[in-house]
Amino acid sequence: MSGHESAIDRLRTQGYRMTPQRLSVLDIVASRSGHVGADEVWNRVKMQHPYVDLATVYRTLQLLKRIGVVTEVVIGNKLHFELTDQHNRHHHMVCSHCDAVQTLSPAYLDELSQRLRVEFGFTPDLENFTIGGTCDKCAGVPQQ
Amino acid sequence: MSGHESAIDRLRTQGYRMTPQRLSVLDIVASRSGHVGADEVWNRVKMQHPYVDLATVYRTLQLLKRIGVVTEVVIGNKLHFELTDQHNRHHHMVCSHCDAVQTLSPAYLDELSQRLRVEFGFTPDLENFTIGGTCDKCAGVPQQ
DNA sequence: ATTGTTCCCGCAAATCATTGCAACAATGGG
DNA sequence: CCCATTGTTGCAATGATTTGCGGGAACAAT
Repeated sequence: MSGHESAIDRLRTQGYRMTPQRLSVLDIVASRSGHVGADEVWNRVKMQHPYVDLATVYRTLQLLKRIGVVTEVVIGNKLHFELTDQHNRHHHMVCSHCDAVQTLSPAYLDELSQRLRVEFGFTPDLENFTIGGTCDKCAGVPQQ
Repeated sequence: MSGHESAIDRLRTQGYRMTPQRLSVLDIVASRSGHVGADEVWNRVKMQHPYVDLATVYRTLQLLKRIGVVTEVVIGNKLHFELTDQHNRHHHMVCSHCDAVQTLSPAYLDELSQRLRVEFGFTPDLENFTIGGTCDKCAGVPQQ
C-alpha cells in the first residue's frame, strides 16, 4: 500500500515502534511534493484517525526528523516538513516578510560545512537548515 | 549616564520614541558582555520598573533588533540577545544538544551571502544568523 | 494465542512568543 | 506650558510547540 518500507525499517532498527499514528503522519508528509505545516498534517491525520492528538503529530514529526526521514523547514514562526530526498538534497531560503521559499543546492554550503567541522569541531545540521532573509520582491518595498 | 546616544538617535530618526521601558531593556542588554535570554532581561527590567510587562520586553527586543541595535541568537527554543558590535561582528553556532555557543567570524559567510544575493536576489539576514548543529563534545555521545 | 516488557499516546498543563485593544504617555506645534 | 497627535504600554487572549504522566498498545518471547 505505502512505499515507506525503508522508513519503517529505520524506525525498527533503532528500537522505535511503528504505530498507526506514525504511519499516518508519514503517509501525509510523503504524499506531498513540497512541505506541509504541522497543523495541516494534524488536520489530515484526523481524517483517518480522529482521536489523534496534536502533541503526537509533533512528537512524530520530530522523531521522523531525528532519524532523517523528514526535513524541517522553518517558515515564519511555524514548522513545516517534507520528505527527505537523498537524491535531491537541498536547503531552504525563506523570506521573513512574505514567507516565500526558495530551494538551494547543497553545493553552496558543503564547503562551509566542511570548514566548520575541521576548524571548530562543529557539525552544522544542514539537513534541516533554513536560511532566513529577504527576497528580491520584498527588498524594495518599505516594511516595518 | 548611559552611552546609548546612537541607539536613541536611531530610534528617533526612524520615528520611534524613547521610553523608560526601552531604555531599561537597552541598558540591560548593553551591560552584558555576552547574550541574555528574554526572560532574564524581563527579570532585570522589573527590578527597575516592576510594572513592565513581558510583552513589552519582547516588543522592545524585536524593535532593537529591527533597527540593528541588538542581535538575536536562537539557543535551544529560547531567544537570546546581545548588543550589536559593528567592530566585532560575528555569527553564532549553537549545539542543539548542550546549547553551547561558539562565535564565527563573518568572513566565513560573506562569500555565501554575496552569492545568494547575486544569484537568487535573496539577502540573508546574517546579522541575526544562528547555525544549529552538534559540537564536538556532543558528537561522540549517544543522545536521543 | 498469551504474557511481559517497554515504548507510545491522549490528555492536560506548561512554556515561549506574539497580537488586539483601550488607556496612556512621549514628542512636536502653538 | 498646554494640547493634539500618534506611537507605546499593560493586560488578556491567542498561537505554536513541548512536556509530564498514567493508561494503553506494539513487539518479542513463550
